[in-house]
Amino acid sequence: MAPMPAAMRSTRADARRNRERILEAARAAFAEQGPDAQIDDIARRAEVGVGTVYRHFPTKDALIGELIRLKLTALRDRARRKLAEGGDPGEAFRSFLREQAGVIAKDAALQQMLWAETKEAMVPVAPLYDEVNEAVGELIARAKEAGTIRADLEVDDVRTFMCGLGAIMAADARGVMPFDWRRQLEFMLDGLRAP
Amino acid sequence: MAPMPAAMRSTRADARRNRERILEAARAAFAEQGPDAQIDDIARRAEVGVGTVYRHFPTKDALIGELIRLKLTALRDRARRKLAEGGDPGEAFRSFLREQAGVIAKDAALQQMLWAETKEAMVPVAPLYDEVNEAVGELIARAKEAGTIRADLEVDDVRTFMCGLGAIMAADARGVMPFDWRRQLEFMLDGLRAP
Amino acid sequence: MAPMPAAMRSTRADARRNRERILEAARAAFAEQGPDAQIDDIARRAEVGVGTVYRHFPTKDALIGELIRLKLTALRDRARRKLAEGGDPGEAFRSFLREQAGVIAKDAALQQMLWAETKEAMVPVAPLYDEVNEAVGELIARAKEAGTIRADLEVDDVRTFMCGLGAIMAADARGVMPFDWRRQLEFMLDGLRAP
Amino acid sequence: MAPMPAAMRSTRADARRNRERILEAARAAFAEQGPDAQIDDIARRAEVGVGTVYRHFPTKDALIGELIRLKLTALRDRARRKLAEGGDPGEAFRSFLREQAGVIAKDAALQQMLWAETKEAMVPVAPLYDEVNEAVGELIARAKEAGTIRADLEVDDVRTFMCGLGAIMAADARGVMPFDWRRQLEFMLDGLRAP
DNA sequence: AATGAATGAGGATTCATTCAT
DNA sequence: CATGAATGAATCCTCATTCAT
Repeated sequence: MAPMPAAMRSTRADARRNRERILEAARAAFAEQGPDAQIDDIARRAEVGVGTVYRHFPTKDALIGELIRLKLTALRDRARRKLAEGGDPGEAFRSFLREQAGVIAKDAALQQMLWAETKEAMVPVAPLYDEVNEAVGELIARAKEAGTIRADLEVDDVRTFMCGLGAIMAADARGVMPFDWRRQLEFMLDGLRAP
Repeated sequence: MAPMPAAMRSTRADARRNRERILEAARAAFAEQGPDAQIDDIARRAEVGVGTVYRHFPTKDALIGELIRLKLTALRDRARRKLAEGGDPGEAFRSFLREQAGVIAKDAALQQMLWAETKEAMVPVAPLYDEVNEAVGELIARAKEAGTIRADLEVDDVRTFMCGLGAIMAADARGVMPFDWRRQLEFMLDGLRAP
Repeated sequence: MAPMPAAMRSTRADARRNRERILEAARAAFAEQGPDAQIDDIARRAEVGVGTVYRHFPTKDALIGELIRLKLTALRDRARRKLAEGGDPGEAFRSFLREQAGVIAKDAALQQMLWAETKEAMVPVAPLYDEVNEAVGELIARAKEAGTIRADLEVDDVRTFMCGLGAIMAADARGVMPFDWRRQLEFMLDGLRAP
Repeated sequence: MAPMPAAMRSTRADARRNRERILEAARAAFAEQGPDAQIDDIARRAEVGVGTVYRHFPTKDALIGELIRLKLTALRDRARRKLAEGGDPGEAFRSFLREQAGVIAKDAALQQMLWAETKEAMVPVAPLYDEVNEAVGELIARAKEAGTIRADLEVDDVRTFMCGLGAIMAADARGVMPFDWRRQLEFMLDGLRAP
């Protein structure tokens, strides 16, 4: 006796699935071709018409923005999870960075686009960013207290490092040169140890 | 029968000067607007017609390639100079990195374009790259011998790091976020110290 | 065996109400945005899905056509009413024009679309047009007989004038410039007086 | 001994000729298809690439604007000429309108686009408009003094009328209906006579 | 050699119309 | 019947590259 809702749900399920496919296709396209990936190509990969892409994301920038938003959300959640888990603070911080790096590596190009954007493009995700900073800041604070990382480390330094690491991964993924980001990460972690 | 050569010579001098202006304009344009800088804009900055740009560099990629070539040449020469100067090996390595970073910072966008290119774009500068590697490799080898940097460091690690550092500088220059690459560099140098 | 018809009847009532809402929404949309008004917008205004609009009117042109048909029908009826009312023929003609103008003014954009269409778009409303012409022609004929309007006036002249007046109203409505169509109408009526 | 200037002049002559061709093509295209005429079509008619159209006119609106500007300039000049010629003021006013109408008739669609634009599109031609108003206003003032046109006529009324007449011409040109704008003009002129 | 006008393929976006639910 | 998601042809505009002068 509730056919309407059922119909709606099924229609929306289709749409939702399309949305996912578009996001996935976009992720792949941007990963392969960088920020210049074309909407037409994304549509083709997602096996939908261009119009469908535009129905879900009014602009190419909006699409990119959503991908970034998802990334940041995952990042924030990972940091919070680490905080909740407790354990050795230094290890929590380090494993957070390692895990996070592993995730970024999957589509570094996107990560890089985060920094390629203009200041304005950041506005919509600013609040999310604050949350990320808060969580990561807490991870750092605890590690500092425990005396396992250098006292002068700040949240911004981590962010800065991730920016560089993303570029390294992207270059590696593009096959320009064989870059080993894991080594790079370990060098840095060594540099961040308390003296 | 002498005026002709004179004319030619002067013409060539003009051409050479144009070439320099174009390269300088391109450097500036890419630094400001990234890889999407337009040839028309570069021509305007150089106060030259587009045609002239194309006379000197058959393609946009060729122009970028030349800029990269110049960068790499400077890099190689700096490394060689450090080698020739002698002095404390660990300090030579570190000051080389610091100086090199300072230079890159001036037009990080270009540096970044180095890694944004495809594998093919690297072919023409490959031999130059080998020379860079050789010189930097020697700097590293000496520092290792002196026991002032970690034994597992390799040339590729330095290259990798510079790639990341360039991205950081570029993002900072673009004003997306305030990144402090100097801190980043010092963290890394600490990480590279012998344990 | 009665519920079925009842359901159908109610469905039809719903459909009829939808039809009205769509027509009204279309009228408003075209009035505000001219012929470029979008079907999606019309559907939104009518609080109906696009599909419903298309169920009632197979094409955008068909929708426009129906709006025009309604306008013409009203026009014809107004002319006939004036004829039936009798009274001073000159006054009948003049008040007909004034009333008609007042009505047009409400959605001049639509009126204008009447003339923006191609010859083919006129075909379906051609018979209606003949009826309009007949009624207006009779109004003119009577006024001529009474000697209160110039003898060389023809039905087409009135139609032509209304076309111009519609454009004036539309421009005024769009706010491009403050046009006073009432003055224009009176000037013309003066020009149509018998010498 | 001035080959350079000659070369420049000839190049510019080519460019100027292209500009003219584009304007002419645009005039024709807009006349036939209204404001929806496509830039690609205009380029094809002018036998140039799209890029050339955009080199001369950065936007479709800019192209339309230039066409309007040319029209208005001609209009202003015609009014001024009439003023300079002197003669019977009433006749000067009437012949001005008749001549102006004759010119408009050649591409009424363009004239109509003048009124289809938004308020903003008018900004660049506003000063020109003032000049037109001034000249036409003077024509009217003189005719009023001579007592050959009605005392309550204002510049805006003429403008308003021309708007309507343009629409009539455009509809006629499009072949929707056979409209006789000359008759319409004479009716109006009769209406504008002093009582 | 230099110039800058011309070219046109390519890319983002829109919107009338169709169709699965 | 209604819904609104999906479609893709159409359209504006950009920019690397060519070419006449």
